[in-house]
Amino acid sequence: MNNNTPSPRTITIVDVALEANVSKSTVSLVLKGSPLIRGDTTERVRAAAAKLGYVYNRRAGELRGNSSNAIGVIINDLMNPFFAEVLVGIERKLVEAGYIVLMAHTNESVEMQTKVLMSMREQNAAGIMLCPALNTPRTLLKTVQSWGIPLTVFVRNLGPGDYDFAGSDNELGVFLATTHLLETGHSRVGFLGGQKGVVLDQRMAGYKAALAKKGVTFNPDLVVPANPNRQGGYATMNALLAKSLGATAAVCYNDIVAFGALSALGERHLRAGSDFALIGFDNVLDSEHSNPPLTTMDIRPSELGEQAASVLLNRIKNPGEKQQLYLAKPNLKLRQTA
Amino acid sequence: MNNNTPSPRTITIVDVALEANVSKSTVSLVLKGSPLIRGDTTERVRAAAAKLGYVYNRRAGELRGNSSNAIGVIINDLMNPFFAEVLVGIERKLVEAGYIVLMAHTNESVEMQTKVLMSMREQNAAGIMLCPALNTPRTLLKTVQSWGIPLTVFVRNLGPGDYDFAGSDNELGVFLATTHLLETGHSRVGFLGGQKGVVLDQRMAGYKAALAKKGVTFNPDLVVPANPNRQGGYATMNALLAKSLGATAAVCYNDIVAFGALSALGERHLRAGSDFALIGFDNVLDSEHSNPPLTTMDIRPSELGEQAASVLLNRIKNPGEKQQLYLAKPNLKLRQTA
DNA sequence: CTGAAAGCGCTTACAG
DNA sequence: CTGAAAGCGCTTACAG
Repeated sequence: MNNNTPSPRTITIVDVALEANVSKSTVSLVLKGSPLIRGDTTERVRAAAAKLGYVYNRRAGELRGNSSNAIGVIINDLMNPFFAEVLVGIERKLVEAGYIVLMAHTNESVEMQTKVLMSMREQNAAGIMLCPALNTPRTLLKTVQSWGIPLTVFVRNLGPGDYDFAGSDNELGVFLATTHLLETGHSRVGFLGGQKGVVLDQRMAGYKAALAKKGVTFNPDLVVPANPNRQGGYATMNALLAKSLGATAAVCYNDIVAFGALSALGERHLRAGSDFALIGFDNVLDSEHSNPPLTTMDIRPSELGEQAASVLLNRIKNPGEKQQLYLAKPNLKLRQTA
Repeated sequence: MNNNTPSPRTITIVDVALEANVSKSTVSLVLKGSPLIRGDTTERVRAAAAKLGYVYNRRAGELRGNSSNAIGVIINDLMNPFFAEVLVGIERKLVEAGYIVLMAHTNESVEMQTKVLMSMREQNAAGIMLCPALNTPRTLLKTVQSWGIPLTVFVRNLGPGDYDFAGSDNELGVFLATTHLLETGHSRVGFLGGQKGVVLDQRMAGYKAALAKKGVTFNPDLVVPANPNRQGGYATMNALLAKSLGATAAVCYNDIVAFGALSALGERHLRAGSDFALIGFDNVLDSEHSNPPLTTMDIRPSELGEQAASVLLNRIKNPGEKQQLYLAKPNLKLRQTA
């Protein structure tokens, strides 16, 4: 005695046609809002459909030739609020454009990624948005492209090549952050968190470039890698402090690493900002009310998501258009930690 | 010169049948792993499919009678890490069971919710998981049930009725939290954040029950409502302190409210734990490394998601089974703020 | 402006 | 164990 009051038989356009006294082609036409049909006929058909409780059968439509309205979105790490915010932006834009999202979470597993990709292909997705799992082979790009499904890669690129991409200028962002720290009197600036991947390479490049530009020599001991999460950030700050290198500031791989670092600092009764300068990356919502509020590089995560979705939407409309690139320019968001 | 190298013609089971020298029924049978087909035939068909690059057309299959493998999941507030964690749990379980998730984010909009629900119906979703937007009319339940689509409601219930639900024991959780504060020497315990909805009602009930049991009279001035986010938590703590009521502790509507409160405390150079006791609700990942680490009521968010998904999966398998209920028992997770 | 017909790619009885 | 046939609900030319 639950759910399921299955309708005796499913209502189709022929039922509606019968009720409205027209042919089923006519029903199909009014359903898609064709201007070929006279106003009163349209009315009659709509009324009949409503009366019978007709529900459009999208699979049948797609089978006959209509394109799908589902778009696949592949995320790796929804536990990171940055990706949650990006996803919200993507979803908003896509739904606004009349699509529905097929969401998958890979947890950095390349096999899982392959699996969901194939599943989305079977579903006949109208497009795919992919944030590639770490260690994704570049060949994946050609594979998906060969399927003929419009693709846009976001956040992590897959190396050089002819594909649409939306992300942020990581090198510039960390360059700016590091420079700010150097210019506000810190000479020993660490780099905390991150383990591998393009994004880390880009951010490290920005760190080194800023150092070089200010004439301070790069000290590998000041960079301490860790998984890009809170735990990693916590460990990383403790490790840096334990080295007694005289570091007074650090830029973090991303905001959640910074949050972990904040926690480690607090444990030692050190206050970020006055006792140790810290800059994050992303400007997730949480950073506005962390303790203390985090200075970070703002790349407007949900806007990034919307832009990435726009890129895909545009590709779907104009398959032949040239490569599209969106790179969010990071802005230093000064709060209390630096 | 991008994407799209559309295959000249799409490969169907008849192509595979031709290649393998069998009929298309046979191909269909091996595809679904029917034991009716001999081993060598199966091999031959599989090889032919692989050779031709055949892709199963799920819509066609569904049209002919197979059930859909897409399940709709409706979330309201992905910006709250609690929901992100729940979603991850749901997704994991569903994918594991061979489904794919149609995800929608309503942002607490009842209209948006209706829209995506109808969209999921058109998509022929095999089931729907709904965390209802605030102010969702109870009638929605009957509507969805009349569609004959298995439904499970999660986190926020829709009042009494015969429907599957997965959530947490909110009253018990806050009862436990409040009691702990009362028993550790605090007599003026506030309740921070939350604006409306069943969940708030339940949590407030727990707060009042704990007070009553300890014989302390309820003081409405000690409860300060606010949107259930970091901003709200921040405002809420400032407001409570401004009232100078002598409050020395508070239980928060949820973890992110507590994070905001932590930020407000930090700003006044007060340390949660020693200077003011605070307990959150949810035990989101972030709470382990907040500054300081948050004492909270653990309801294991991602497990809650998995359980909710299991409920739906079970309903799909056994449409006639009686109502299923899952209520996570909250456990006090002692860290440093209380 | 509207109707009759074919067909999208699959699965399901039904024969053999 | 395998083949021939019908049909799922729709859309798209094609006539009228």
